[in-house]
Amino acid sequence: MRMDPRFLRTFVTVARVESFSDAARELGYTQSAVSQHVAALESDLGTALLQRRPVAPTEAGERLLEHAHAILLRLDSARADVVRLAAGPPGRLTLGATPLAASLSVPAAVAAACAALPRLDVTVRVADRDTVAIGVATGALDAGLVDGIAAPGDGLRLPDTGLPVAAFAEAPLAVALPDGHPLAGRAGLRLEDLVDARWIEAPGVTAPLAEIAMLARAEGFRAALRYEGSDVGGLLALVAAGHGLALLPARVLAGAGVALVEPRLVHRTELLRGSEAGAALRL
Amino acid sequence: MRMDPRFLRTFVTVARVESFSDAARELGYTQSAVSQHVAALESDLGTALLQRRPVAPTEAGERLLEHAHAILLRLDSARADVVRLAAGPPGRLTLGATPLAASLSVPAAVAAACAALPRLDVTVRVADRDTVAIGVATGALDAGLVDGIAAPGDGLRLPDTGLPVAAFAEAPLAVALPDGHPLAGRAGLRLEDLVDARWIEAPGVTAPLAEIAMLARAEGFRAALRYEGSDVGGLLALVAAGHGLALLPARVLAGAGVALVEPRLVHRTELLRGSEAGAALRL
DNA sequence: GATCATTACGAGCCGCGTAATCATT
DNA sequence: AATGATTACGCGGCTCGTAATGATC
Repeated sequence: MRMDPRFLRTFVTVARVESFSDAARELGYTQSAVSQHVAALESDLGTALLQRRPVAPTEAGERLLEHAHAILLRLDSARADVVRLAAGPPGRLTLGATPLAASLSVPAAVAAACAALPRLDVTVRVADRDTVAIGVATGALDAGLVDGIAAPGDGLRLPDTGLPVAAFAEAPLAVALPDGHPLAGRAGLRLEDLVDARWIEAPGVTAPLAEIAMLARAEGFRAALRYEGSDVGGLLALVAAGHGLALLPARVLAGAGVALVEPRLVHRTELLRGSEAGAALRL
Repeated sequence: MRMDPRFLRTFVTVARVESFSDAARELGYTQSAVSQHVAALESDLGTALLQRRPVAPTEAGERLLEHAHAILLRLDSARADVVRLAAGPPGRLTLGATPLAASLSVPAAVAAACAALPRLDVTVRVADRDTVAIGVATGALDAGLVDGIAAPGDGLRLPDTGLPVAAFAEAPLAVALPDGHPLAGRAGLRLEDLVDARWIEAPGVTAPLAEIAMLARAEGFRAALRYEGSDVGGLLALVAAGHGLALLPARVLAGAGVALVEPRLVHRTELLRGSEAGAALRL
């Protein structure tokens, strides 16, 4: 046997929807076919991958799931990459961007693109980081601008698609504080002085606290509040109202925040180029 | 069509050996089958992937090659990962190691393993970094100890196999200098002071100069001599004879080298755990 | 007993080999 | 001419759907 990607796709779907029947409907197969796909994988690998009733991955299944996701993504990425190269530059440019990248970097990037290719029809689509990366990889987007927090010179942790990281910008970070906060007005802050502070978890805008904690090699960051929006304004309003702090690029705080001096972390923006048209973008 | 992994494997092989006939022999197919595999991929993707006579990848083919290598590796890795989990702990432990890891870390690691599992039959196999990583991923090795140069806290750049990096050690680096070198005896050195020095390129022992230059964000490192051995002794002899410098973990220089203070780079050792038996290893 | 997964089995497609054809050196 | 890639074509195996069986709530 050979771990046919179709079987892997079926397996992943079954694990996601936790039902053979629903997976069959979603994929346009019969229950029987789905059952045979899973059985083929299990007999090939010599292990049970799923428990039935309720449907749940076994330990081996969990392992395979991770690999299967990566494999299927890379397979889609390969197809998109090659057909894009063959198709040549498209007339329209669909650009994906994370929210902060959209407000900080997209305007300049689009201006550069329009200057380089005057007759270019541009669409900007905002989504979270992985969605943008996957979109660029699979061809739904021609390019992507994603941002995140990283050590200076380090790349962002993105799903492995083999995409070239073509350009990037690094900018200083600052802590957003409410007016009258005891630390406001300081010249610079160290993150460790703020482990016991109230933070706002806003994964749609800035990096999750767990990721920041890992980068800072610190522990104990607690979220006082979770903000699921993806706009900076809403988050800043919560900070101003004293509900907690947030770590953001200094630029969006317009001088109102206090610079982060330790650990050395930066706000990093990366350009993921899918099609050649993405080359017209500059940061 | 569906980019069958068998087709990808055939395509990769054809590109490598630059011949349909030879690839057919190697894979146990007929020429015809190989031709059909490539034709299937090309018709599926709508592009030529190979030029014939001489056989060479097109631009699109080059792209697909990169993806295909990653996909096939991950596929093997997935299979090995799952069957290993199902097989349970093996009686023998085959450990792969890069040369420096073998001399610096393997003894202690094996001692720990033997202490934990008294009746363990251990084999150590030395190879370069990618070979070890691929060996662990595909199940040829139960665990691997690989070393390299990185910024503190950064992981090594390894092929993407989804393997967990289970443990690691970081140790200071030093520059190996011949006796009587003008800089010998200094307390510490900065790499930029040495860009114009004569370096020894020894990819089998330490990181290639190009990688070091990238990490240091410097340019102009020139290799005065290329050493293709994989033993430290030979390299040190060349350094002592004044043929050039080398960047090595301070420990192997036994105090004879001069510590590297800028940029902040460390010698990093990572443990790649394949089977559960690898868990017995400690650094 | 209803829902859901598995097994049995037949139909159709697809990939492989044989062999003939075409192309290049 | 000889080597090497492609095309023609038929066999065999694989995968899917239908339908019956089995299991679980």
